[in-house]
Amino acid sequence: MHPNLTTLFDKLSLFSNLTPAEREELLETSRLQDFKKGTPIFHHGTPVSSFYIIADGAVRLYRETPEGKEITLTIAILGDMLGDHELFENKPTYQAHAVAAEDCLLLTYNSNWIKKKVQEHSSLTLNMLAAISKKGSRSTIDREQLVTMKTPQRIGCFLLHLCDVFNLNPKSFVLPYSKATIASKLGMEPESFSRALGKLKDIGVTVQGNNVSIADSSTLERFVCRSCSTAEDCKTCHIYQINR
Amino acid sequence: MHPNLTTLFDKLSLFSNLTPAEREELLETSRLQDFKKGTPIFHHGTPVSSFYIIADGAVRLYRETPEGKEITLTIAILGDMLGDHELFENKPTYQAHAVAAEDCLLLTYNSNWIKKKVQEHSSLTLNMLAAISKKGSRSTIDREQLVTMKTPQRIGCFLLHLCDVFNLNPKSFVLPYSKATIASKLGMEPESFSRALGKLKDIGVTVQGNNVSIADSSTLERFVCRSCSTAEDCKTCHIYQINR
DNA sequence: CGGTCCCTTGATAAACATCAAATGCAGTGG
DNA sequence: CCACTGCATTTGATGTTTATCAAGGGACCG
Repeated sequence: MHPNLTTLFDKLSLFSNLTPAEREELLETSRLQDFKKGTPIFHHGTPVSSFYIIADGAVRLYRETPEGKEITLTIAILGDMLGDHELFENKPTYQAHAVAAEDCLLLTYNSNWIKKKVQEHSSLTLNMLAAISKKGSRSTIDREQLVTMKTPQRIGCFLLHLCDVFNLNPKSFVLPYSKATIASKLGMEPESFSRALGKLKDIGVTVQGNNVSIADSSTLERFVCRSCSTAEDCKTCHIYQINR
Repeated sequence: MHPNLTTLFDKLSLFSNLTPAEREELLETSRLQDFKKGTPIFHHGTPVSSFYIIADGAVRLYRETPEGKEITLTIAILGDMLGDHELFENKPTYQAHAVAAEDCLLLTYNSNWIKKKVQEHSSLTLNMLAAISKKGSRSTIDREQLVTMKTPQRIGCFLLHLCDVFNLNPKSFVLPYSKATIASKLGMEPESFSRALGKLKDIGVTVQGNNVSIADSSTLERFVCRSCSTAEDCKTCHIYQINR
């Protein structure tokens, strides 16, 4: 049932370009852990002990305001890390709740051990810096989109991104998470999400249940990416691309 | 005019806990550069050459959407880095515009040189990871606040944060940037900023020109932090604090 | 004194949250 | 197979918030 660890390692950019010895050491120390959908992985405020890398499935990270409103920070997927902020900013406790949004498979490590390895191995150092920096860039973009994009555009961007990341056929694919989860990730209410989907019909996006069909990706891109300042460097966006 | 480099280094967490030799090497390679208010430091799309650390003043980072809307990513101040994302994510060009929001003093380094040093020196490795991770956490919080907080609350949070960072007396201080700049940083229009300041009068925040007076910080905190999921771990917020 | 820049104020419209209720759908047990 | 229940989603009605457009101060500077 568990995939071959070696194959898995090849897919993780965090572990790319390691020396055989480094790779071997990490392979030996890796433990795989299963989490069923809905299971908590750690809680906000709990002492930090483990560092995780997602091998399969998805994890939702969220926090709660004193007023009781729940806010989804991100949905982490294959290759994403959990517990990295806490580890490198020396936080004694987890800074968010983590719950399996789908059935999950997680690589787990002792926090302090992985921190030591990052210090020791210079290739791992740069991989980790790239990974953490990328995470930060992503949340900067998310923040920006809340300011510049309207609800239907944010959904459109999410859908295009989805196809890109999971290598789905835009003409017909299935939403990997519940609509409420997606709405929360996009910082909107489920009602607004539902209504915004309606507005996307004009752009050629049909949704029935969890089945999505994007008639023409570039039409959707034209609608979405015109309001995004990163369009030129976004690998999901093809129409404004200048680099590559 | 330029402050003593040694004194400056003591204030930079990125350079803390270095061995005397490492510190010496960095000191020798540091160059100080002046930028007058309004001067561009680098442009979005320009090839990456330098890595900067702010020694004094403030730098506004922003991007533009294809539609022509300008979006402020952040205002960087003492100790903050510029060009780090580009460096560690191997971007060939700068990912944003950087312009001096106030008269600035910047430590500058060759990008590739600093990257090599981070690889070589394990103390610098962890400092850099902490710094970049913190930056990411900050933008996650900014994103969250766009969702959970109303305009006056975001301004209140900004003001409290300001007092904390610059060690200002809440009873009476001067805004370090123009109102338009602050509005943009907070993701709102100048008009909304102006109106929201009015609403803060009820909470005891008086603004005349650039002079701000917060009658009672804890009253303002009660108004602001109840909508923030990080209040418990936020060093600016005292009323919900559990850690320390 | 006229001009520019920055900010404020006013009026209006769009977008979104909220509250409430209806619908649909999956699983359960009769 | 069918009613029944619980949960997720949709739809409707309404109010709040904020962007937008337009015009009005007020300070500073030539």
